[in-house]
Amino acid sequence: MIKSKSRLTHADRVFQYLKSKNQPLSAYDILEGMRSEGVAAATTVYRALDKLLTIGLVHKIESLNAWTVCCGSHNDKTPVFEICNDCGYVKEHLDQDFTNNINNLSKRTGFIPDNPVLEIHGRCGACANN
Amino acid sequence: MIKSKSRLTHADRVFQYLKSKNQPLSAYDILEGMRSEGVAAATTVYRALDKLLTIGLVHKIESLNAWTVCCGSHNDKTPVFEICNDCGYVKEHLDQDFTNNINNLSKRTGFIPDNPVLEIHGRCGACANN
DNA sequence: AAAAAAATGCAATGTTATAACATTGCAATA
DNA sequence: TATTGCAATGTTATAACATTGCATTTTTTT
Repeated sequence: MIKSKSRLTHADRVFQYLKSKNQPLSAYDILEGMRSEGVAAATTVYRALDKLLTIGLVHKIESLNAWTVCCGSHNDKTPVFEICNDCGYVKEHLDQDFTNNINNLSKRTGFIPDNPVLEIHGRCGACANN
Repeated sequence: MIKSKSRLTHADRVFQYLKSKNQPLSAYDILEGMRSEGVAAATTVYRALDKLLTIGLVHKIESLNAWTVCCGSHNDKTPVFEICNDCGYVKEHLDQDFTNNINNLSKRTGFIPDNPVLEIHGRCGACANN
């Protein structure tokens, strides 16, 4: 899964689980959902998420305290999340304009960006037309 | 302070305190710092912050779980924060380009933005040149 | 097989945030 | 003056999110 390893770790399982749910989950949601798969402690979940984050397979949605699988390869574009306050819909976009703006701001201010957190709360199309 | 009111509330005091510190503080930092001023419980701090947030006098930095005073009037521009991972420096910018990006994305996707969270972590100029 | 490294469990604790309910002070009105 | 209403505050408990330290087990390497 993550590497060519013989053994499946909880990091692998957490990734699969998160992917299967199609929505951001809190670490404790993951813990509850995976007890039957032998994940027993919050620590284990956080360690797994930490690894997946480092590898780039998941993102943390800071404003939700929740975790979600990465949509794919970023190709130097920064991820932007749309988050519907009504239905919980969350969509990751890779947007060149935002990426450019971060770099422009950096040129102006001398601040070297490293990890942008771009999370737009609002209402998704469906909910806006309810 | 907040309104033409006779009486000073904890919301007023929290705002003054936060302003005097020139950096984002957690709710519990505020609580500790303000015990001598008669603020006794986390609840009180959160209630004060909630009011200040509603009025628009403070922002919450989601990726820090911390609170900071607003830099001034936004004039429909969305705030963007630069956050130095080394020294804790946090700077609010009002950037038209980011605001435009959000609106452009909205036009493409049908998502109606409401509360954008734009927090760029990295290294400030000073720390980058350390 | 032995040693080393990696993964996991577990309990305790720390941190952030809210819920539920009681009390106080002040202003408006009766 | 007495009553009422309301916003602010206090108090207590708990929920939700996250980390630490140490012991144990599993896997990999030698």
